[in-house]
Amino acid sequence: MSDVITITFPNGDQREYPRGTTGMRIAESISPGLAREALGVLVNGTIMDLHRPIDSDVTLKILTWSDDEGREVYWHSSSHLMAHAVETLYPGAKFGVGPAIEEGFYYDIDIPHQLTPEDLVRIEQTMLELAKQDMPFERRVLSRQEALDFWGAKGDQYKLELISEFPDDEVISCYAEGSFTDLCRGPHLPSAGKIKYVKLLTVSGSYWRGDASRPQMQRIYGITFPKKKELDEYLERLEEARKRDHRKLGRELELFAFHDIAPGAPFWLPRGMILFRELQTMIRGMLDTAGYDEILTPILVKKELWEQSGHWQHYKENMFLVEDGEDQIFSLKPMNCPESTYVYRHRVRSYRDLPLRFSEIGTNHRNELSGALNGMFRVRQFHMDDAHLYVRPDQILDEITALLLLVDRFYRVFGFEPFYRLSTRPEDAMGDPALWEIAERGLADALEANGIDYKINPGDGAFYGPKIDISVRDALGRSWQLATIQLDFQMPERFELEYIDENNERKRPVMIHRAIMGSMERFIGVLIEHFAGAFPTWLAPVQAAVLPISDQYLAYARDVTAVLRDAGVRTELDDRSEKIGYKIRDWETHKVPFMLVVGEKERDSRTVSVRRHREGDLGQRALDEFVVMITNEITDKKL
RNA sequence: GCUCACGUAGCUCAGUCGGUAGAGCACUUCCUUGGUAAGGAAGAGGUCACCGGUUCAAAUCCGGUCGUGAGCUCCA
Repeated sequence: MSDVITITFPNGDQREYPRGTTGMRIAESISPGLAREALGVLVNGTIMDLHRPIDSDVTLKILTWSDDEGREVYWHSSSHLMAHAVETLYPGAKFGVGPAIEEGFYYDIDIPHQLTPEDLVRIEQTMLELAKQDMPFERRVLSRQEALDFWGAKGDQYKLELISEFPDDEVISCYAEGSFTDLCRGPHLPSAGKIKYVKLLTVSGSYWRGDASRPQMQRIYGITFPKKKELDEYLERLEEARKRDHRKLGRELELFAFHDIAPGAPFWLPRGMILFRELQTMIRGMLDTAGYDEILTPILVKKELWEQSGHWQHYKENMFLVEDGEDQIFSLKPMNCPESTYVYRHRVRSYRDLPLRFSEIGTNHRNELSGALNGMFRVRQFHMDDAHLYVRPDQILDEITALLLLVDRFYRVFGFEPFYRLSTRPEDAMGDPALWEIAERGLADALEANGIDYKINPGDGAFYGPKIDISVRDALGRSWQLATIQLDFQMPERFELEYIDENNERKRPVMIHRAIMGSMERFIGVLIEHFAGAFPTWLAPVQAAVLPISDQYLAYARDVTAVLRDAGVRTELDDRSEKIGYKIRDWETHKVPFMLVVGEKERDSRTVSVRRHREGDLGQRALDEFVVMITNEITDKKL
């Protein structure tokens, strides 16, 4: 056996190293800088410790902060460091799980003391003190018995439970960092000294293993960075997100309000209602050309409908029930689909009628857990831009393709980049697994036929069918799941839907459920945060504000306002006897796209001085010219 | 729903040791009539979320209810 191994790097380079070399030594051989930055290694696609010996020819990547896997190692080690600090401050602490997450890490801990924000600062300080000692993370392999003995002695029932559930062939490992030893698969940083900047964010309750019947632990969320600049940028981003919070902007811009008398249901204010209407107008226009027919079905329906659809068995706990006083139980509809089948069955359908596309902006009610409510993002009453397509099996591919294009076209108006996930059969699925297979294949085919990249979410489908979930990234890089396209072979069975084919035989149509915005409420919440309340002109509740310099020019200001309103521009006249600076400040804070300053010279030349939100003074324009400019911008839905 | 925190004027927030409330912005009126991010003065506005308890006395202490926020999914 040769004592030399060949390492292949991501760029294709190959180098030889002594057998048993480590990632750290390889990094050092490339450059001292890389060795300093190295956080771990990716060996044949598996993340490993920098100091694990490498015994065979492999492909290898040195992981740094710029790799997702590098940050994962970093944050995972940070969660151990935090646990170490917690154990130092609260001896006898017991620990659940402590993984790295997309941004940062958390650890679930069980201590009798209820942690406060001040405690988090102390834990942060202790972490930094421990990190300064730069203790190595040392990996050790344990027998099952050794592991059980060690955590048994600590009385940590959580770790014991995890150990007892490991499969027989699992290699049980732990990492020791100074006096603190944690059960862990790894990998970890070579030592804690790389952790330089720490911010513990929140502490909150979390059930052991996500199960409300099990003990509740305290979960500390935190994030760490190797450089101050990165911590600062992160905190800035948090601050920016806080500024964009749609609940705050919704109040400040007078878009909507919530009141205690209707928890989870928004009161739409006049300006918010504009957003609601503009979005509906836009989607209706697109659906008209796409061959949809709009319908509206009852909100209050008897429970028998849900028994037939299967929702009574699968969804009852989320439905609001209403008694009519005559022994009938009704429910506020949590979704529109079963009732759309009544429209389908309104008359006998021919194969020539299909596809039928019924759209409905339905008002839905879902009894969400009170603790789950969250501004516009999770409400109990909402409007879905819903549609149900009834198609022949041979039309599925074309219809899904048309939907994917429609969704893409809709999102691009807002500057959103969509990305896709296929969700497959869940455990509580209804119906024949063979049908599920066909449906899942159908959706995958449509995605692939359109050259769309997608990920699979196993088991995340609806109980009646698989779905394509479409998400977008917003201006801050956060992702939101909005659209959904669901194939359904179950409901046509349950409601015995039929069409007559060309041989005069009865056939069963396939149903496609789809929403583009999802919930209008949630979509508007996302838009508010995406645009930080500064909507493109076509969406802005107030598109132009006319600001006379003084009361002397009110007549001309009224004239300008009337001209703009006649042109269909949402215009407000600010006739308060305030100085121009005051009015500008006020309309700037309301993020109105255009402010039109009018005084003596504008009146005399029939012009307006145009000031654009955030851009400032654009100078004088002829009134007619400005009307053309703004109406073009509105028509084009310019971003 | 559960854990923790919070709830004082339309908004953002003060309110000490328990002695029945205050600021700024917004609003109203008056003065000011101005050129690109806050002119001046006066005034009005509160059952301190709600219900109960302790107390001579509760925004304040205790209990409950309602509401809001963070989290409860990302597997040692």
